[in-house]
Amino acid sequence: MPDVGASKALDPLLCFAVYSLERRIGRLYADLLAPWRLSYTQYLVVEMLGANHGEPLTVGELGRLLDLDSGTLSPLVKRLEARGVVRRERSRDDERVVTVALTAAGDDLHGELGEVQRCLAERLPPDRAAAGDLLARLREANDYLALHADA
Amino acid sequence: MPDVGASKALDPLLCFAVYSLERRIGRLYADLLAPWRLSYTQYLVVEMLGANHGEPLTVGELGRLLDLDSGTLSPLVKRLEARGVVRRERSRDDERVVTVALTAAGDDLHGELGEVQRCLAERLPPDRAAAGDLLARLREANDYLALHADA
DNA sequence: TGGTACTCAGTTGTGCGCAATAGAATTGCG
DNA sequence: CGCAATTCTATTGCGCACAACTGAGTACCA
Repeated sequence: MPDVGASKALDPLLCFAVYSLERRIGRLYADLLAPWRLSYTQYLVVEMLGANHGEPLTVGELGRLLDLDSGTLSPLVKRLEARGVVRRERSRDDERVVTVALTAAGDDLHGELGEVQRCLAERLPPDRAAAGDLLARLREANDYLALHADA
Repeated sequence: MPDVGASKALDPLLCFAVYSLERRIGRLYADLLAPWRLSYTQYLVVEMLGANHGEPLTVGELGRLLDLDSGTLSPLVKRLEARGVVRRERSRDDERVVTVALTAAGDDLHGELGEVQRCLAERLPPDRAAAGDLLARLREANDYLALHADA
């Protein structure tokens, strides 16, 4: 007979575990990224642009890829532009759209950031099977919530 | 033969999955807690105090329980105090310590928050085995980082 | 063509998270 | 006792995250 009470009590613990782990990983990335004075979110944007082979992405595309809204991305991209990492340009096809691309300096930066991934691998648990499992479960939960929970 | 390259590439995806899921859960909680105008972190503090059976907790104890520092907790607790949810008091034994306890209104609030857990269970994936697995793996990762990674 | 609905980026306001720092209280040690 | 080191909370400053809103630009359609 399943213990429904204890089973439901699992959910808050699960949420708290995700919350706690996210902050631990955030502190880890903050540490790894400190030499480049990048936040984790800024790093994600640079990686996304770098992975796009020099092609620009629009603010909206970045938002969909990272699940972030313009309230977060707009000032973040502006700060990256102010540092010369990124170039912002209004699209000529559609004046509403702003395209974002790495500058030459931004491309160099992206190259250097390969270092970060290696350092990350040294600091995370080495059990690849467990990591694969965890990733699969996280994506399950994420996909479930994307479909069922929020707007 | 293990594919080491792809294996290392797993780590950034894992981190991003944790990051994404945390924000999804955050939005879910924000939705559930909106009727009480509580943030998730405020909710955690109220739950911790409620679970303590009327006994106060110090700011430091709350910080250790939730892995939060005073820079986050001090203003948060003050906001809860301003709303009459919580009472702050300097310990007479040790004037450095501030104890935090639920007021009568805070205790009522804590009672009402049982609702939140039920609503949460309705919105999260119903597969309890997967949830148990995920929780165990998250804790493994969390414990590993607590020992190896940060200060 | 005129107007209405929609899309896109940006702004504002609030709260969290954390590093760095400050300052008061306590402890411990000579 | 006197003083240095430590502990504990609070403050400051910065960036992220998001809701709510604005305003410009575009699409659609009668």
